[in-house]
Amino acid sequence: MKVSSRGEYALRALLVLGQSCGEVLTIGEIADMTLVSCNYLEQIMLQLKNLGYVRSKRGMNGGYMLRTSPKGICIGDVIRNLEGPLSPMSCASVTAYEPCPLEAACMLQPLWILVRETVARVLDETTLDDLITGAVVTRSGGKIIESSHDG
Amino acid sequence: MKVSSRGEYALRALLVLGQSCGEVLTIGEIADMTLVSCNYLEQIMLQLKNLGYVRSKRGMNGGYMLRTSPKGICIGDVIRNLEGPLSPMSCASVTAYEPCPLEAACMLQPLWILVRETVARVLDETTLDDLITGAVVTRSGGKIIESSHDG
DNA sequence: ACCATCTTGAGCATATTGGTCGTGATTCAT
DNA sequence: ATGAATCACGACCAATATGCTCAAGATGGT
Repeated sequence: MKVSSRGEYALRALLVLGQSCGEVLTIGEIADMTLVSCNYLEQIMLQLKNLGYVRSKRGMNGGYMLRTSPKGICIGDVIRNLEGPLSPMSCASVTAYEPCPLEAACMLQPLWILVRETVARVLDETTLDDLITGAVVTRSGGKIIESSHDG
Repeated sequence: MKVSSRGEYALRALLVLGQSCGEVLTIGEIADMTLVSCNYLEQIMLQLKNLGYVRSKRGMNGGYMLRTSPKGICIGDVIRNLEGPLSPMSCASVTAYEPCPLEAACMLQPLWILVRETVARVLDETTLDDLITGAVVTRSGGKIIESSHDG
């Protein structure tokens, strides 16, 4: 149930851009702030550009800036675009559905659908702006603690 | 955010054992019912045995059986044992916490904690018996449909 | 012209995934 | 006792994904 480093790095980059409200940041500056290698970050920024999240400006005084307001950037979409479907199993995916060979006899599909629904609900209700303003509220209040159980 | 085939296969095996209430099933029978290759399934069954979910009996008329009742098998635990922490990022993991280099400045941790909390809630509240009896209830009623958004 | 900067594609080491296969070790039926 | 059935265990392997590095090109400002 992991998010890859690429997805994490992309979100970090979007966050620093979102916090710099419209300012242009170079790869080097973003790399410093996100603690991601410049070379690797280049790839990620390119992808974010192609996905329409950022604009770039070449040449002197160039760099990257957010294309839209942080309120308009849905975290669920960012993760889908960078990491693929949210569904833990393709038999429960909206965007990449594939039938499972067990078909009707499969007792797991409802579980995977439920997981996908709940994850999607959380991530789709969160915008970049929510992350910046700290509007993400956990049940534990941000502590890493098993409420009764956990992982 | 994937579950690997190994985890899916393990759950399938537990399901067929759970449905055979105490009967001993050979690897071959389980393989047939789960559509998993016999050789690969061996590895998985061995792991399930070492984890305490199943018992095995060698020799003629041997095979596998569930060690405990399906009601006592928590899906969250099964997945943790087979796939590692539920948390999408180690900075939010209860069972395998590792600090992120951004530390306090990281605006993503609350999100990852929230995701982990919600996934853990779903998986820890579900038992093998729930899967067998069809007690898993999705908001969409089992349809793969974007409620407003999804993945 | 020149330099800062993004752009692009190649390449690469490592880990993970998803297996196969062969050889034992047990146990039961006969 | 013997042999067949069955699990146990470890070696091995191919394909893919991950997480990068690097070099060379394109572009724009001064």
